[in-house]
Amino acid sequence: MLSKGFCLAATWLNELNDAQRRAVTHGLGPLLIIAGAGTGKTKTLASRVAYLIDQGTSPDRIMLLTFTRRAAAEMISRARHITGQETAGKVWSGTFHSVANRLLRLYGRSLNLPPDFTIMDEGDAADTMNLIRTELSLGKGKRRFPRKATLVKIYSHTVNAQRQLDEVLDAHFPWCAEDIEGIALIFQQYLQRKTQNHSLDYDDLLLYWKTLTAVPGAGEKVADRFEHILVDEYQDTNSIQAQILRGMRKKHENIVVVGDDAQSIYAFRAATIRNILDFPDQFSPATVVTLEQNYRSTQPILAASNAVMEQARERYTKELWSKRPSEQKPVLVHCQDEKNQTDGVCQLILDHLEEGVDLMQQAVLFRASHHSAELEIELAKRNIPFHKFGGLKFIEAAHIKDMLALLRILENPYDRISWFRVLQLLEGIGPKTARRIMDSVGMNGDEESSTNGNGRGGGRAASPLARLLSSSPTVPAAAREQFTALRAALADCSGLPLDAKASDDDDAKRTRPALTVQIERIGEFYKPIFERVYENAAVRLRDIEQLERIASRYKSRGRFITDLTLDPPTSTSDLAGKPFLEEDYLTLSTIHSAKGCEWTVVHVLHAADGMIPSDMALNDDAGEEEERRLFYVAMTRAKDHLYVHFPLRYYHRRYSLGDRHSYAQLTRFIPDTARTFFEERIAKGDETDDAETDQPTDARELKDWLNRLWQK
DNA sequence: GGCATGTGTATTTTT
DNA sequence: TACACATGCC
Repeated sequence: MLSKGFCLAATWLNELNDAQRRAVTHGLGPLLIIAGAGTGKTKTLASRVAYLIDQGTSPDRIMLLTFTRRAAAEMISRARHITGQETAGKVWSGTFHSVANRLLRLYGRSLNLPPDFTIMDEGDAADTMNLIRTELSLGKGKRRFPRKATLVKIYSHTVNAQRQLDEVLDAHFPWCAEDIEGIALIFQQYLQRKTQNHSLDYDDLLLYWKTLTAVPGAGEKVADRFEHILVDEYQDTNSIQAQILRGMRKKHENIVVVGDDAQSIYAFRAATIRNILDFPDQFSPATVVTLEQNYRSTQPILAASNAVMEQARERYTKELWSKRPSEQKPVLVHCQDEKNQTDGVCQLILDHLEEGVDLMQQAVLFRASHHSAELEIELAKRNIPFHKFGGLKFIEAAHIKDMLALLRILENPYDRISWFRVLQLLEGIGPKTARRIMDSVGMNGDEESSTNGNGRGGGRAASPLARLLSSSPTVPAAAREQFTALRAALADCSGLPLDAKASDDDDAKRTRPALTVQIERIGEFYKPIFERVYENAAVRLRDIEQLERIASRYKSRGRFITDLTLDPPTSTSDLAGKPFLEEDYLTLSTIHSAKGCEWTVVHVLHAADGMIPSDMALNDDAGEEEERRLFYVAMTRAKDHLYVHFPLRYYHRRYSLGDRHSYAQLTRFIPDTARTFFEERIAKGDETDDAETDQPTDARELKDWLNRLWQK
């Protein structure tokens, strides 16, 4: 860029439409931008950041909160591009959770947080709950107690919605309502456990930030640090997040939030549409700007999307329009069954590829992560590279968790969940022995006294790690050899002395090897074990190499662990080879993860009632409404071509091996009134491809099948 | 007593 | 496929 300043500003401001420009050049005070799908929301927000910088705001006094880190990175890169200033990178940008983490590392002292806290992901939280559950011998009773993952969901929802447990159970987890006493007991202990472990869970990050804003002195300091706050996807924030913002904006109310009430799809996570609706009251006097011109989709795609939304119970605040005409209506593809759908999708993808639409410009969207299972296999068979977003995370794979647990012990020796996991890796050590070892190194005593204040008080006891290394607890014979190896590896990585008397002296002079060396050393210890424990060790080994590769970008171990927890890389299918290395790949994504994205060609799978809407979400009206918005989000991701696939027949292979099947209904979100906005097609079957998966299931089909054997 | 192994059963979406 | 629970082995 040649220069900055007004001239330049004028140029890029001219590229905005009126409403966008009004939003971007808004002065001081609160602003609510209602931005429909594809109306240039990212562009507007990025331009706003650029504008503020251009007007002289120091980038590090701007906070930009987005829904994913990916979105933050994109906006910052655009702002950087517009301003031509590298300093745009200094904007405090990221998710609520990652910004909370950053702030709490700086100001945690005023909340008595331990300086070395680690962050628990959902799995850690679940494991902790499970541990407490077994200790309390809950679930031993007649009935099945809620599973650990459910416990975490209940906990998180209760906290984030800031509602009473019984209300939450009745409303969202009615099948658990009977166990309320046990659940409450677990939650109570869970809180203590987190303190003892020096760890915060996702929800704590928000709660502590909220609390921080209310601490006299520190609260004002944190708030004053930022002149402007911008928030993306405001429709998907919860009430705690709204409180955080109010806490941050007590003095100057320079805040811009962007959202679309028609796209709120995170109520299950306690997001509330009230935030957007009440914004003008909570921050007044707020200016409201509405963006209605859609630049993304063709008019027929928008017309169909609008028709779907017209069925909604609530009226939304706007109607989108587009200047992009097209002859091509969205296509509703009727398929015989899932196999047929899979083949049809592959074929269409290849057709578009041939027409010159790169795979990067094509996406397949679905309601639930496992809906793409069959497609993934077929894509692999056909050598079509893809990358899947949503669903299982890399970090959730057991072997990655093992590696991370080893690192976390080093980072935070009080992290019991990690100790518990690591010790049980050793042959002959189960929960009981693991717990005994942890006791013997002083993990289960109440160590509050040793960490009072900022945790650096005099006379601090040696950490459990130092103790484990200085004196070897007895272990079962089978585990002895591996236990020695573990201690050696931990000693090497921490720089703490082995089999010596631990003292503050040793603590002071320890030298740690670099992170990459540590990971390598840990791997050395871990790999033989993991070959014993896991069947398909070879495939999993690649993940460990991947972990090593990611770590090589980091210097700080703590930073590495935190980033991995707050922004985990999405898992890639083992089947697809190495999509990262392919320059052109197809995107598979849950609809949730597709939020904010766009592609030239979009396929929506399983547009059948029970899939979309998911029948599990249909407990109440609100659930159905959210599913509708979800479908709307899926449709509005498409720029030029939208295919909605509807398999007519579903096989029930889940619990029985028979070939029973049932007929599905077209999703209720495409009633006849909306159907006229689609072109309807029958999927071309590819029957000759794979005779085995195409077995006849009744007399009529048997005849068809026989006929196909000789009539090509 | 405690650990390893086998069997039956499932509720979607994510920071 | 993973997880919770029951049974068998050291």
